Amino acid sequence: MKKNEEIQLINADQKFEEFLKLKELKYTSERKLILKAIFSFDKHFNVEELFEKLREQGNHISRATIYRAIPLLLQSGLITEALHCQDKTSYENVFNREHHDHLVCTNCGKIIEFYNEKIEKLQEEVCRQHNFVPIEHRLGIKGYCEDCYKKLKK
Amino acid sequence: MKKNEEIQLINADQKFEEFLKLKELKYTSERKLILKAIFSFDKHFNVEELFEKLREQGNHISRATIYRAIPLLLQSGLITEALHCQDKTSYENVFNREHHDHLVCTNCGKIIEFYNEKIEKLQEEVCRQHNFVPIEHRLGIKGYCEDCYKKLKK
DNA sequence: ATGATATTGAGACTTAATTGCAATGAAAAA
DNA sequence: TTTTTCATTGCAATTAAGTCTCAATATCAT
Ligand SMILES: [Mn+2]
Ligand SMILES: [Mn+2]
Ligand SMILES: [Zn+2]
Ligand SMILES: [Zn+2]
Repeated sequence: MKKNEEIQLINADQKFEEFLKLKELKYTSERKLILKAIFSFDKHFNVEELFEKLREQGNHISRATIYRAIPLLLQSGLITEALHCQDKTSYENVFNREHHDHLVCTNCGKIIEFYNEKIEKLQEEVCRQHNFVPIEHRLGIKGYCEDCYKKLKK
Repeated sequence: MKKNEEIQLINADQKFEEFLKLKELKYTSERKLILKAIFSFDKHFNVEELFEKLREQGNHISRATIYRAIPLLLQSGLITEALHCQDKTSYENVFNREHHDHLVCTNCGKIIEFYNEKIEKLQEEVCRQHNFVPIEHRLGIKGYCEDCYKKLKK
């Protein structure tokens, strides 16, 4: 694990601990290990991958425990649910990462991240107009990336 | 069924038939009835609701047949997959309906549709900036509807 | 250390969705 | 019209993600 990743993990660990304390829940060794495993992924993961990763790291933590930890990690804001790929729900480590939305190339699968302040503000406005209290949102634009579009035009 | 709904159904029927012919598939009575049932929903539906609706209309069509019809209806552009609410996948009749995005209440499941021209334009701008050619997009905002927020505040 | 209670693992369970198969039906060919 | 072909259907078995039960265990405030 790289140095800065390690620091990130320590910070995330703290955040999770605080969250759990607030909820009067316990920060067990299993939950610690799950968080650590999440940080060893680049970004995206699903429950099965997490289970496997934990086993690789020598920790046998049951699927039930992982499934029970997910809602807590979501609530604490450490991870978010990512786009449903096929059947399995996948998640994204978003600790200390800025919010962003996605352009997804339907041809090559390339993902371009973007952030547009104006779009974000307008979403808030829409919510106000409908007396709706937003928790989170997801904007995904499917299409062709530059390279693929050039190729397909031929 | 109202007059204009009926006309819509006839047009959708034609579109589906053309699609199936192109794919060298058969437009069976079951598929006709499924399409008709979809038009008797306001907009959104899931497979279970569709199954029930068909039964109400006196037609016993197996779940397997419905599940097998869904990909065809998606490919033909008559329906789109909506946001996963809870566990079941839900769909939306989009034939001859204007594009719109969604506010989804995570508490009661209520769906509010909205359309914001500025957001749409800004998305186009984002795509241009990245030399990305958009095909379709989906914007979903999860949160609490007015009623649920009031209830939960107590 | 003690005690209240949150948590865990294992496997049973639930349920959305898929699939195999024999019977049926649509539609093109004769 | 009749024949022929093969897509389609219903049913039930199957798969697999996710949830739940419960006895044993771990955490943490006191
Ligand atoms: Mn955004
Ligand atoms: Mn839109
Ligand atoms: Zn591409
Ligand atoms: Zn609500």
